[in-house]
Amino acid sequence: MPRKVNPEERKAQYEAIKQTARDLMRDQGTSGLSIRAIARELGMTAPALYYYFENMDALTTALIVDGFHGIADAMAETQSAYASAHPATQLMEILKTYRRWAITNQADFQLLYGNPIPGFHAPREVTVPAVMRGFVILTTTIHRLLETDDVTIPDHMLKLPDITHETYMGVIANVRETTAEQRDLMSSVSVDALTLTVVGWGQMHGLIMLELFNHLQPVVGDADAYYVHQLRGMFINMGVKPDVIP
Amino acid sequence: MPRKVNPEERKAQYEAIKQTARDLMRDQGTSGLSIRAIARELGMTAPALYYYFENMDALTTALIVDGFHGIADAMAETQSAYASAHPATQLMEILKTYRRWAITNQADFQLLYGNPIPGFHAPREVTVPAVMRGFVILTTTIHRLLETDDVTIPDHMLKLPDITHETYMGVIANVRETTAEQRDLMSSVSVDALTLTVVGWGQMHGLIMLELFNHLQPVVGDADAYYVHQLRGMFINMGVKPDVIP
DNA sequence: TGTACATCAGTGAACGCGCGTTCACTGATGTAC
DNA sequence: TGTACATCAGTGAACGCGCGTTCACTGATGTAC
Repeated sequence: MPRKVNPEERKAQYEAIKQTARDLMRDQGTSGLSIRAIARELGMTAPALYYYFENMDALTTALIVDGFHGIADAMAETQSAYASAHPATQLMEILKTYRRWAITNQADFQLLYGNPIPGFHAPREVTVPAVMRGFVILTTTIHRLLETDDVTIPDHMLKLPDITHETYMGVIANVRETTAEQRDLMSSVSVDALTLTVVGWGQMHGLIMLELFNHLQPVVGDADAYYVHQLRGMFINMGVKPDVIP
Repeated sequence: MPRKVNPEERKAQYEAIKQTARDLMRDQGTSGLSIRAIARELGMTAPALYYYFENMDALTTALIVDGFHGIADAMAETQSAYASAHPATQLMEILKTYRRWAITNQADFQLLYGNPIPGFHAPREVTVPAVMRGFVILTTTIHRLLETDDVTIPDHMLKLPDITHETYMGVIANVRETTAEQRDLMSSVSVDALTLTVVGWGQMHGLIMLELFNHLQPVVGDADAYYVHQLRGMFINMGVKPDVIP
């Protein structure tokens, strides 16, 4: 008796809604997102969208999860494209991909990492595994890099006074919410790799946020070149031998 | 014939409006700001605020300018409090003050450096001089530090490939919009000091933004200690002699 | 093979909300004469 | 010293707007018999 519906068309419409939402964010900022605006853009009426998303929050959550997976996909692609390169090269390319994704998908990146939307928190059980995918990619690549003989980490990089252990535990606590696969990967990795991931990610991500909100450009001519320069400087400061730094 | 009005009461009400706006931002986020909400909070009607601010944009601009001056005031205070200390100590304390202001005045900091408000741009002629005040404080302190014999800047910190000159010009272009006093200060300062200001500010500011948007805490136990650790690491990487680093 | 019917995807009207801004107004107050 | 009056600070009603969400509905469509 139940009618068999075409799941492809339904899926296509579902994706079209999200894509229109992304387009709107690009033009109007993340606060320009609204069910009515999306419907208008699609030539539909607003209530129709409720057939695809329970409410506004569900749509936002879907966009956020998509975003985290989008970054992770891009990073994973770069990781395998440079699988046979020196880990230093591989790591640098992955970090360049991270920035490229952020610049290309500015609005999504703002949604993920910009001002929190008041009264809205994406459910952790669905976002954390997505976030951790990118984190795991970085950590395992750094782990590979440390297994070469081309790195001598200076003491001051590792001795995070009073917080080494907490850092580690904090990450582990997050990993516990991720997939078993990710958990395995992370538990086989050294504390040093974990520490460098946090430090490295923090520095580069911070730089990207500045660029995205246009606070870097007035003070730096070419943000592209500046990013690469800072990336290279970070490698040197982390004790990577200069001749393996691309 | 014109009635002489009490300018103090008027000023007090003007400040009360801005303070209520700040309180609202703290509770509701920057997007919770609205003329009607402020008026409600003050027990007035919305149109009354138009006696003090031409419109919403004028109020936002006033809050932004206040914010930049607030940071600069705090930094200047620390600068003079540590005027007789070693420049390395002074610089570190100023950067700690920068972060403390950001944490204490989260909402204001978000307004200054967070997601741009769609359709609103604060007029540059009024914001740039306010921003530059903080920048000048950092640069002159770094200049003092470089005049000691306690710093040997590694080459890779300075050789910003392809962009050294542009960086310098970019900053100068901004300075041109500032006061004559600031311009004098900046022109007497070395390119090295300028470069280290940009690099140092970028690293620390980036870290603060991550903390403010709650992306650092899941991965770092104690954000306070982490900031100081990164600060110290940056000093070492910039070639400051370890024994003058506090 | 024909038909009754459940389901699906979407419409259109309506709800109550908060917003920025305008406008005509009012009562208090200080000043000019 | 008394009074007319300009100004000031603020009120209250109203405007049009876009928003999320609900609800009763409709026409198309595929399936069961």
